[in-house]
Amino acid sequence: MPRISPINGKQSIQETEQDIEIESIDFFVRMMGILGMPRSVGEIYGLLYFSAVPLPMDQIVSRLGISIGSASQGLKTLRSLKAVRTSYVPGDRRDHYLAETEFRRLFSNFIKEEIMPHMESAKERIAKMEEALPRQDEKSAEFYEIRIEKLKRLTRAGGRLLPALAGLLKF
Amino acid sequence: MPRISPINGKQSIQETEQDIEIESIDFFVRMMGILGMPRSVGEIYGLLYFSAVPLPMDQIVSRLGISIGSASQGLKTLRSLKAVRTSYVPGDRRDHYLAETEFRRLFSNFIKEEIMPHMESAKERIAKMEEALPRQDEKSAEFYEIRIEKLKRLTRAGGRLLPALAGLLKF
DNA sequence: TGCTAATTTCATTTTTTTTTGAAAAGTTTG
DNA sequence: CAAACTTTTCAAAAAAAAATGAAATTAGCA
Repeated sequence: MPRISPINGKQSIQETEQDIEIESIDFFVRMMGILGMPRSVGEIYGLLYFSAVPLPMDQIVSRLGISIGSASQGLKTLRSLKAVRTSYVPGDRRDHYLAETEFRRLFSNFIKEEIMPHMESAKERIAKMEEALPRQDEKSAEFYEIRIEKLKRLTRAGGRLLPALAGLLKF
Repeated sequence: MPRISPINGKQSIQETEQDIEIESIDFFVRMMGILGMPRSVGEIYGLLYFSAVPLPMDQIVSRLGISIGSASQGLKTLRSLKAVRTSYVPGDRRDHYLAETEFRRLFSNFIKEEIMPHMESAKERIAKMEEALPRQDEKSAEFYEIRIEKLKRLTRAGGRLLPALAGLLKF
C-alpha cells in the first residue's frame, strides 16, 4: 500500500505516523498469520501496538475499515490471549484498548492456551495406541513399540520445553 | 472412527495394526494442524510413521482414500520438509516412501524452511518503519523508537532461539 | 525408439474459515 | 426506568484453502 507523497518530498508528522502504522499492521498481520490467527486479529494488534493512546472499538473499526463484528470478535480473541487490555478513560463510556507489548508474557500465554491443550490430547491418543498393542508377541510388535516410545519422548520433551520457552526469551 | 470388533473380543493382529494406524493418522493430522499443514499431509505422514515397509503412492491413495492429486502434493510437501524420503525397491518402478522419524531433524528443518524466511522479511519491515521515523524530533518520537526497539529485540531473540530449539530437544 | 506405468500439474469443485451486518443484549446516565 | 449508546451474537455472504481428477509430463523398460 504505497502512499502518495507530497511533491516536495517532505512528509508531515501525521504522514510519518501513518507510515509506521501501516508497516506495523503489515508486520503483525504476518506474525499472527504464522500463529494461525486471522488477518483482522493481526490488523487490530498492529494498530494498537503503535498507538500512544488507548483506542475504543469504533476507532478501530473506522481506522481499519473492518466490520464491527470482526472488531468485536478480534478483540475477544486478543483479550483471551491477554494481548490487549482495556483501560479506563474518564468521561467516556466506551472501552478503550491498549496493546500488551511484553512479548515474553504474550508467548507464555499463547503456549499455555493454544499449544499445551494439544499436548494433553496427544498423550491420550498415544495411550490408545498402547492399548491396541500389547496382545501380540510376534516380531512386528517391537517395531510398533519403538515408534510409540518415540512419540512419548516427543510429547514429554514438548511438554517441558514449550512452557520453558518464553523464559528463554531474554530481551 | 470406532471399528467393529469380533464377537469373542479377541482382535486379530491385522486389526491391532489398523487400530494403531488410525490413531497414528489422527495424532499426526492434529500435530500437522498445529504447524499449519493441511489434513492430507498429516494423514500421509501418520500412515507412513507406523508402516514397517516403504509404501508407494498408489497404496497411500487407496489406504487413505484420498485423491492422487492430494497424495502427490502432500508427498511433495513432506519431501521438501525432509519428513519422508524415497527408498528403492528392486523390481518395482514406483517410488516407495518412508517416514523420517527423527523429530529433532524434522523440527530443525521446519524452522529453517518455514519460520526463518518470515523472520527475514520481518527485519525488512522493521527497517521500513525506521526509515519512516527519524525526521521528527518531538516527544512522540521516543514512543515510536521504544516500540521499534522492542520489535528488533523480538526478531533478534527469535532468530537466535528458534534455530537453537531443535538442539534442545534432548530425547 | 515407442509403449506403458507412474507422477505431476492445474483448472475446477468442495470444504473450511473469515468477514459482514443487522438484530439482540447489555450498559450507562439523565 | 427509559432513551441512547456500546457491544455481542450469529445467520448469511464472501474469501481463502484444500481436494479432486483428468490431461500433460516424465521416467522405466523392452
